[in-house]
Amino acid sequence: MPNNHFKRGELYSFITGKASTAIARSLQKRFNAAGLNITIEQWSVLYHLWKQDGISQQELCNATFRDKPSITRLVDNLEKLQLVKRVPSSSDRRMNMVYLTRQAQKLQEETMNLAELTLNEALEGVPADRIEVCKEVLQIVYDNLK
Amino acid sequence: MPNNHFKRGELYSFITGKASTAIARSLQKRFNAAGLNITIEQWSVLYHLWKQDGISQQELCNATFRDKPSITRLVDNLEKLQLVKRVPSSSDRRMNMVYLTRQAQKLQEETMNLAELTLNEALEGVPADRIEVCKEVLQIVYDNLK
DNA sequence: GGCATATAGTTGTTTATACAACTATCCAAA
DNA sequence: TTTGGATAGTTGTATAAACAACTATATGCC
Repeated sequence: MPNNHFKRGELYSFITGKASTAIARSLQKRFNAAGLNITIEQWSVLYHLWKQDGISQQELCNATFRDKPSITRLVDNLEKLQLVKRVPSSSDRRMNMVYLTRQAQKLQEETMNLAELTLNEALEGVPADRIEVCKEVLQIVYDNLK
Repeated sequence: MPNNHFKRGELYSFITGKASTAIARSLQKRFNAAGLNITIEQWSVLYHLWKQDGISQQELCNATFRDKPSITRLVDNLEKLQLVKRVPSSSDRRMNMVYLTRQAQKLQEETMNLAELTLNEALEGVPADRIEVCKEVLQIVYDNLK
């Protein structure tokens, strides 16, 4: 017996991700307002490079949940913006290792603060334990489908 | 005192909406596997027309949380697929009312079943009360930012 | 009635995503 | 050592989103 049978009329927001769309748009506006000339998608790549610099494009695919062509083009655009640099791997000539530039390192502090600000605004009025439940449910959804 | 201060390293999934991306991709695959030649975005427009047929493009913007150019092009593509028809409003010549075709009406049952199936798979193992909390939190996020 | 302003929709441009097809390289088994 | 399959990355094409600029129509105010 499915314990989670979805009543019709309630599934729309779950599927279309209105909440995360709202968060991403809001953060993009903050980036623009701060004069930061990057997209949320570009930021999401930088995000993982800030955690670990010099990883391969394939590792960026896994980390950002994007396919290879998407990462190819995001890295293309980040390179044009001089925020990352592709360095051919010496051990495996199929791979590019992607490195942050000095300029990208400087973006971390400010953009992470804006992200935190945006999330705090988004979650205004939501008790911490409910946020925790929400995060856990979304993690299970991801694990169930990925 | 912010009760929802976000620990760094936890914000990524919330912002990028990995869960809803996973749901949308999964549903798209089911559509493709069933030979249904529509995108999730097109489906999301049909979804609202199934609830109320013959609404304006502006109303579709509000319902689907998209801007006007996005709806213009989605309706363009849906018209090419002969799933909707623009009908100029008689009372206000600026407006187009968008109507489902017979063909689109026939899609409702099957696609809604696939959507329900996808969500049940996504939420497998999640108790109903936790789903409820998650939905409420996401609704608040949307309301806080929209 | 005439004009300013708001609203509905379209078009142009850039960026991003999905999928298929492709090249180059690696690796392992015959 | 050759060969066949797997892996890393790129390119082509279609769809979609965000933003700005635009046209056409409506509305409210003098």
